[in-house]
Amino acid sequence: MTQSLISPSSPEYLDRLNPEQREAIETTEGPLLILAGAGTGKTRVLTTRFAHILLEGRARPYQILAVTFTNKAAREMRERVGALLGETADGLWLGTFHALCARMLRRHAEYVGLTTGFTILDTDDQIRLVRQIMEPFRLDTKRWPPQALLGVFQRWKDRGLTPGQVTPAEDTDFAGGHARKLYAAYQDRLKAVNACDFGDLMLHTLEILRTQPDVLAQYHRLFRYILVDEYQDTNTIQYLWLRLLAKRDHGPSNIACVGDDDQSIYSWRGAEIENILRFEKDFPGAKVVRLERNYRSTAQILAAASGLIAHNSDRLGKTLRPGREDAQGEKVQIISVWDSDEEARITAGAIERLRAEGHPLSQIAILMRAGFQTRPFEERFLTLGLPYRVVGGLRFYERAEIRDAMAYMRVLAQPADDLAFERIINVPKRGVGAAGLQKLHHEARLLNAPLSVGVAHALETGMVKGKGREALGGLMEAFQRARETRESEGHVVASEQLLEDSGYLQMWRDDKTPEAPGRLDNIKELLRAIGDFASLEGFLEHVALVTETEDKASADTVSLMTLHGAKGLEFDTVFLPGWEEGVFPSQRSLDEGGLKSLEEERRLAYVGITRARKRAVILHAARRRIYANWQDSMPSRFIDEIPADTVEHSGQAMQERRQLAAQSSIFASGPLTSTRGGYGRPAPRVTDVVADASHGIAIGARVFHQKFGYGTVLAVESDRLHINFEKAGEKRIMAHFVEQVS
DNA sequence: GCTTTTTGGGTTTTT
DNA sequence: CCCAAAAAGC
Repeated sequence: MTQSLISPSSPEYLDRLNPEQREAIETTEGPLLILAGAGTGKTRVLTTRFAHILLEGRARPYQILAVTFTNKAAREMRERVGALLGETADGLWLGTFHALCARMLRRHAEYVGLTTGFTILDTDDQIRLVRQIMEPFRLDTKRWPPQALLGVFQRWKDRGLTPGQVTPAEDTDFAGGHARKLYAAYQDRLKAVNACDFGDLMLHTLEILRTQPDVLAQYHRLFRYILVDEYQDTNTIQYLWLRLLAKRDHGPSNIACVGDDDQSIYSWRGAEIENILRFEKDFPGAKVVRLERNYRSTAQILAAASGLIAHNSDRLGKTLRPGREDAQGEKVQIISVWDSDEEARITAGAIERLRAEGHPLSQIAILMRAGFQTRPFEERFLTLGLPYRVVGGLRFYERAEIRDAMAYMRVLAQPADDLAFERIINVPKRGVGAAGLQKLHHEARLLNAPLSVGVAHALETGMVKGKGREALGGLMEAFQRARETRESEGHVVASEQLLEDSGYLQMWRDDKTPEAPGRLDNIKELLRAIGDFASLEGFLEHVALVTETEDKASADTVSLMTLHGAKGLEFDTVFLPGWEEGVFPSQRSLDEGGLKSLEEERRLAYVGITRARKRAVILHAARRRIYANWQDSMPSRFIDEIPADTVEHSGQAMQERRQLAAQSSIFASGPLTSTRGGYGRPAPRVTDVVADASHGIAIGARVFHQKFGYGTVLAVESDRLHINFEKAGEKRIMAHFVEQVS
């Protein structure tokens, strides 16, 4: 990439772009949809477009609204735009939907009953709050878990619905039809404590833009151009927000959205693929530019991925073409293995061989459907001493000790932050339990003051006695001293002092569990990070909006991550394990969302394959351990959907499996003879088996199992039997593992 | 109020 | 199987 400042008259930054990319950049006026397939230079187009608008003098930096989904994408765009312009651009409206909304909301908070210093709650706070509002309703928290209720609220918020806008018909049967009332109560409570949850950042901002024409007009004047990344992942409220800002009474909407309908994988989080599918209707006269030249992957990989995604029906239609003229590349390997342990063994072995050939480990990734699938790989890598890292596992700011420490900071910055105060009032133990807390809450409510004031009052009036009195007094003093220190020596010193004086650090020093030292390190890291910010408020805002910490220097390690986590990344070699029916596509997905979900799973598979630059290896196991017992599994339908001429099969397991299957009655009726490329088409699909339930074993039948002996069938779930064994107790067994006896 | 036992549930999770 | 959260016990 060119680093030097480019003069507008000779735009050499446009030189090495293909015609479609140029069109996407040079069409600055009017609505534009850029359909950018995987690896077609999307980020480059977006950032160059941003710079192009500035360099042509069409707008000042702050007049462009640029929206991304992740902080990472925002950071990257900021850096690359800065590089193109040869300067660091400040004051940009460039960020995630939530960060941009937070910025707007702080300016106009009073319109929705908040003050500019409102706190942004984390998920722990939200759950605690939901639990509080549920209490008077006396609901069974087993049947209606607070998390689930919060999920209902969130889905409403994703659709831009305030409590008043949720129609009675919308009110699900959740919580006995009380969900709407609970939602209203939750929102009231948030306002009462001057707080916002994540969804509120958007909901409140949308509300302000909807109801305050002058505010909206102000932003209309400000933003001349709007750029949106990952448009296929926008949900309804984000769409409404964008449309409000883009549509104006006079003049065209200079909104450019970049996205790929084939990479929409977040519908379960409220993303509406419809948003991208109907863009041209929403913005009449919109121009559509397709970026189809892929510069990332080999022709074989592209053909495999394209063939797979062609099985989806709801598509805008795009064909990835190889942008590079070099080698055709290797075929996509499909390896059949016996079980999940062999899968890990073979993968690790292949990686060791690649490593010996000089392949950097940092260019290898193992991408799976679900987080727990990393386990066998980790075990194998540990025994081999192969360096790896699990990406996106437990995140820094979600660790308990970090949230605790953050709560201390929040109270320091904002004594009225009751939820934060509540979190740490008894951490470390200060003898305040549920009952004591109740009393203190009551006291605060009588004074119509925050909880911390209630505590101070309770201490003065002698309400609290004994040990608790001493401990709580110490806590209040620690906060008092920290506030003084903050005045005199700044927020960094004050923060550390607070954690020390409150006894929080000592609590972990006294903790003898093996995790304690690591936790102390994390807290140290947190204190270090505070120093990067000019104020405590700035730090808190950052943490509230950013969940991950910046990637540390990328060591030479294999990356293990979920397919979702891999979106936007690329590697030379990609391993895709667990391509089995029920695992991928995930059974639960299929059960809940039917065909739509299947298509989303297929897009996920497409995302997985297109991460690979040179080599993609798909694996599937004949049986997999699920919780306690082994379960047989069939190859994923996606394997069959990849064009046969782009793949290469190997592995013994399927052959053995076929022999085994031939012996057992359940598979006997299946077409086991047809072969394709030396690879036997496996036994019929699980769904086929379900359809005919050919084992013919009924409830109450007496059966014999090689290992567990004799038992009685309690329940039949298609091909799985729930059996009460005389010696071994109750087990779930695949029907073909037992034989019926009389 | 705190610790232990039981039970129940178990995808994906950019913000 | 393995973890988290609720219920029971001290």
